[in-house]
Amino acid sequence: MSARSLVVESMRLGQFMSDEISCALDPYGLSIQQFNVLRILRGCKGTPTSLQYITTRMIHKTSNTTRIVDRLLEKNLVDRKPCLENRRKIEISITGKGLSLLTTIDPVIDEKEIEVASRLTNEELATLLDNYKKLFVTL
Amino acid sequence: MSARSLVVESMRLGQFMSDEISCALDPYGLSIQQFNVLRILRGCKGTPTSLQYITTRMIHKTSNTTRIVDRLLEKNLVDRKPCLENRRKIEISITGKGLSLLTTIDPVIDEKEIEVASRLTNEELATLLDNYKKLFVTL
DNA sequence: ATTATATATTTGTACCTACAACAATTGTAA
DNA sequence: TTACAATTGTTGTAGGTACAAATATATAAT
Repeated sequence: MSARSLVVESMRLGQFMSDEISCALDPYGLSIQQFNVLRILRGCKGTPTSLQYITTRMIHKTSNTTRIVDRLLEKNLVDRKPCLENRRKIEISITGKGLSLLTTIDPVIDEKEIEVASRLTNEELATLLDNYKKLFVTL
Repeated sequence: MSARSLVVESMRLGQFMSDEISCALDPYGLSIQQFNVLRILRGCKGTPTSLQYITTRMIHKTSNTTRIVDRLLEKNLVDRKPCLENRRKIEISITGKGLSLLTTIDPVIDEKEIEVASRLTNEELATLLDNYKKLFVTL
């Protein structure tokens, strides 16, 4: 009955979630992708990271990490130096300014995420995420 | 437990669905948004339609309909004339070429949508769409 | 009639995705 | 070593999203 609805409604929901987060990030001058990269870098706990690694962690796998990092550089939220062991590589790390910006933003995003999730019971939420997994199956 | 997962995974799923359709449209030289606009126009059954109306039907509400229609115009898939009764308006309609292109594409998209939906049982699908509705609630 | 307000579309800009071509470096095999 | 392939990142281009400002027309208020 609703095969078509599934595709369209999933796209709409993804858009809705993305809008919610974008909107919360607005006051901090970060796009959702820039925010995502910052969080990936924080997750690296000080260890400088290649562009390639960042790319594998992003939602949009074909996004252009070079240019997103460029914008974070302009704001001094990340650092960038050539890797000495492998000169093809570039080492990216989050700066103190980047870390403290994330610290400011964290509770805002957490609150937004909890607010959205609170529209479902815990059981509904678990079922939903379970169904997501089934849909992602690729051949 | 998984408030954060909900947001991220919903975005990932939306991206996945979007990729599936984009990929299926590739051989026909249409982007997913162009395809969407064509289907909206077909739904108007010959009645020419304003840009404003098209915009209200799109997934991305802030998208730039003028420019998407421009690309359909270049391919002669739609027609565009000033509205005589209200000269602020533009009347857009799908051409014969546009209609026959849609006829060609329809089964391909239908098949893709059914393929994706078949990963869930009918009951799971119904529950999923039901939960989507709950998440969309806005204040 | 003039002014103000609302409607409908266009244009501009910053940022993004998707994809392809390119350049530099490294690794491997003849 | 030279040639070839793989890896890593950069650049270019077409199409999109989001948002704001501009333009033109229509409607309402004074």
